[in-house]
Amino acid sequence: MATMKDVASRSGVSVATVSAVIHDADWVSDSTRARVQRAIEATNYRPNHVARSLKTRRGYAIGAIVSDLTNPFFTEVVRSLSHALRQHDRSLFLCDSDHQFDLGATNLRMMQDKQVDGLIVIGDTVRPRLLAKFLEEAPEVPVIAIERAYDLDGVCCLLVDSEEGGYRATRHLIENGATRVAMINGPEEGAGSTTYGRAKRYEGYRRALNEAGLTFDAALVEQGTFRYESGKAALNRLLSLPTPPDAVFVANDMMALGALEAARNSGRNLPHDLMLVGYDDIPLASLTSPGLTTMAMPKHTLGTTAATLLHKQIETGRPTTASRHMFDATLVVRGSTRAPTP
Amino acid sequence: MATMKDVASRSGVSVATVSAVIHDADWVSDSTRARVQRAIEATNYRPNHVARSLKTRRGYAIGAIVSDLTNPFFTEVVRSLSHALRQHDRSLFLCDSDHQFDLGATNLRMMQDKQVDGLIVIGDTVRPRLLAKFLEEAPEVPVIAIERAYDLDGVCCLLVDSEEGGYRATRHLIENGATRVAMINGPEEGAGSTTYGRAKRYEGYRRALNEAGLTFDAALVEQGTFRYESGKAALNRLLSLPTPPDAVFVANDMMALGALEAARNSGRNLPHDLMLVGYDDIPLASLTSPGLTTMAMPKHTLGTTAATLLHKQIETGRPTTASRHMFDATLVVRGSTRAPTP
DNA sequence: TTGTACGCGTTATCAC
DNA sequence: GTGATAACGCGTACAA
Repeated sequence: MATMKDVASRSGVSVATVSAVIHDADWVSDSTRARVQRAIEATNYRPNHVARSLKTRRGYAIGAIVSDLTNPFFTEVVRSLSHALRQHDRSLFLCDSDHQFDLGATNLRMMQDKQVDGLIVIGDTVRPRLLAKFLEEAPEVPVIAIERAYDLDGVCCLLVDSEEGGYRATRHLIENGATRVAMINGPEEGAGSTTYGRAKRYEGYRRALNEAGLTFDAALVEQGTFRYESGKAALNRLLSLPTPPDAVFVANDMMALGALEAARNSGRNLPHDLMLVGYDDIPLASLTSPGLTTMAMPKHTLGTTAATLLHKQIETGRPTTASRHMFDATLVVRGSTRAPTP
Repeated sequence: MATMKDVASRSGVSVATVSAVIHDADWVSDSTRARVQRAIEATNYRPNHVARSLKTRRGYAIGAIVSDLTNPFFTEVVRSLSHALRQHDRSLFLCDSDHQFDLGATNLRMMQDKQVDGLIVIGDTVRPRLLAKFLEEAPEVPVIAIERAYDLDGVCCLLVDSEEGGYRATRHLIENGATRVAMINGPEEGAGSTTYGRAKRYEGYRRALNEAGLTFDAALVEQGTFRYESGKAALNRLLSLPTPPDAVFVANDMMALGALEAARNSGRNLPHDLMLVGYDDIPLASLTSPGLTTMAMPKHTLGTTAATLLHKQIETGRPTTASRHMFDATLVVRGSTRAPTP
């Protein structure tokens, strides 16, 4: 592997000049610049990123810790992230923490050791106190959180307005004639429980009921685990109520798909006998029949924004205060709430 | 941030001794070792991985290029990989190449620049010629491919015996009474086409037909794109044949789920009117009703083995010859081929 | 059993 | 415009 020295001697200049050429310094004469360029190509020289990092104290990589990569929402965020980072010529260190809080510490340390220039925390694995420690120990490194609201100076949270999302989802059901709207909520503890949207969706649901003058019935609120089976079970319970609901707002798509299955098994005809709205818009939501009406999370935007924001903060330095960016979920209407127009 | 020098002066020894303590050299006296340890803790010293890398020419990270992270099969492989690597104290550089062949070059170069200690190529994005160039330019770096058969010296391919898998899937259908077994195959070009299993599954299908004395009917073989919609469409075509099949072997689960949907829509009752076997065993396959019988890919094993193998090769040096490790897909029987026992 | 000194490939600061 | 040269933090002969 050719080094800068090789290029230098080959083109009869000093390493300083070669470095200058590489970094487009403005003071190099055109003739030497050309000579150096030629030498670079001839030797097939590539700068040694490690040496550069040692000197500049930058890793030119960013780290991402994701609580569960197999969650389709997260998968897409990571994918967008990967592509956005490539544009900025940065690489991505990925850690899946598998909802195990104890792994958070290990993962954070790993990121620190690798001298990442920025950190992205996706989901709910990393405990606030741990992150606070990271902020303290790596005061230069900007941190962005996705779908988790940290109240820590320096952390920038990318959130989706799930109160509004829950509201819109529920209102959509009411506008389509539902009068007894149930909700299958996310878990109050365990995996996914500390996610930003978890509590908010419920709040939006309540607001929509209120606004429409529908009385809230606690029996209509079920709690699931964000997983398929729990949605199926929850809907079965709802359907066996003395007065079952005529519509259900489900806090995420995986549970909604489970609910869809349960509805089918019960012989219900969607959307006539029962309407269903999910949350996330995972790829599969458009593929079932009927298709699943859902609140689409701006997955691509989240990934891309995280990359851009991080890039900016790496240049300008980490902000000293906490901040939040709110994004909207958009209603995607499919067959589970509205019959296809003929 | 404390450096080795700090630790050295604080404990009244030289940096060499500190280094020795860190690397568990056997010649350090217990007393000095203890003293150094204390100093390490007191100063909260952490070795600088970048400096170490510069010296040792190792990055202590491995790179993975995945052709499509949103493919549930790949997602799980990557997840297993991430966890296995943590055990080995290595970190993971991840690139999604999104089925774009041109990105392969960029990604490979990125990995090279980061001085990864090993490379894992998952899926079919990286062209053989490109990989050959990498092998040449980075002669130390072991390379492992998952589900793609490269015939390049030094590359170790982790494959699943899909001929056998296709055979077993088809035989399972025949054993359950099918006499007219169709197949929905993967694409012959484009995304996923150069995957190892693509052609093999078809071969296994043919072998099983042969062995059972069933005559092959070209009209019963459809070609899909590995995606949901294509499976749905393909099954619809099959069902509208003059003599439709009574069972279908589908080359992956996503298409099989599409086929399942089409079967339902046509009013077919599975498994009585029609049997279906998929391939991969993605999480969703167990969740539909009826559940999807499928050939389970050893996703976890693939990820873990890749990590272990790489680890070993990093120690012993990259093998000089090409090699293949074959794994088995296992039949998972669900409702789409066998009625639940009461 | 321990310390000294050099080099890894860059970047950055000067002096020319 | 250009070239020496000193860091960056660590590993490791080699000397003691």
